[in-house]
Amino acid sequence: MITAEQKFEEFLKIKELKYTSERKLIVKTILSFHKHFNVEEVFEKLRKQGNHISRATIYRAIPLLLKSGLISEALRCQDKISYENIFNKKHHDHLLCVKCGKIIEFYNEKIEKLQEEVCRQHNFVPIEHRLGIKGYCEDCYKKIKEEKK
Amino acid sequence: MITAEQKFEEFLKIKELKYTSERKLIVKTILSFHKHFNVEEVFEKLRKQGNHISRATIYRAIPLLLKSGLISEALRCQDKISYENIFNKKHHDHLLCVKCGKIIEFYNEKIEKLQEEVCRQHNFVPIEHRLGIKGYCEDCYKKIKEEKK
DNA sequence: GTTGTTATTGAGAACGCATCTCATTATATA
DNA sequence: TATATAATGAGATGCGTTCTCAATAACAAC
Repeated sequence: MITAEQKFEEFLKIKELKYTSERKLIVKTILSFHKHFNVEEVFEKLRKQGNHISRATIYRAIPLLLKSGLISEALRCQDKISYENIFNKKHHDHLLCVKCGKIIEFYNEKIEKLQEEVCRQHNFVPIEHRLGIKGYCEDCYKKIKEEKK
Repeated sequence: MITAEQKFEEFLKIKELKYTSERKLIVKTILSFHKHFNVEEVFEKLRKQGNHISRATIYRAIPLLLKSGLISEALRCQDKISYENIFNKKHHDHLLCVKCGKIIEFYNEKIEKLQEEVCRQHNFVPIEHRLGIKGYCEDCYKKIKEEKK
């Protein structure tokens, strides 16, 4: 079983790029996020661990991590791009609560199949898709109903 | 039959906001776009018509146009937020060709229904959703296959 | 291990989209 | 017509992201 680190190292080797100590730390940190994260959060987490890595270096690592398949762009929350660790994880889509920011992940086989069908109908060859539903989570919807009383 | 202008005027009235000459021009310009547009394009089109309206005014009109249901946020192309005129138009989703940038619109009733079902399962109250599939359109895929030969 | 080539790094400047400030002006209502 | 208040324009500001460039580190060849 190949690890995420190995996958990234392999990717860099093929591209004739270097597996630097900074990149090792960035990968390690990104893997430590179980949910979504953005660049600032990676920067902060590294800093708290005593590893000061420049924001520029993190920003420069992002496209490599995307291309290597370790992470994917998830959602744009408050104008920040948010990513998620997708190594060895099943694809899923998102419900995003516009009030509290909570993200609920879901996977629906039927929706996936129907998307493939739509692509076939348009002779379109899909690479990736993103389905995001914005709305109110259970708790926030209750609160809104209370406020209106 | 209510027009887009009337709908916007009504919306502003309810909110006790003013239907200024600038807002009239902005609505008119936005309706003249048949495809997607961004703030800069609205600004430029107005300028070319001899109407100099401040970018700030256009930016300030956007949330009102969104809330009134005249436009919706579409896709993010090259970091600019892109909008589309949705007045009296049926909701649809997008296939985006990553090579030529072509956008194919589609609507699939079954996918819509399944999304509603997913929301119910999570006690989630949807406001809006966005489904974007990135890939290669028919022409571009043919070109890629040719290049590989 | 040493050397040479080349990618990478850090710090801050620069960039660009979007938002805010504030004095001036326009709108709607009485 | 008067009055209250929202809206406007121009430019400053904010903020996430990218760029610059000199110094450094990684890797391959020897």
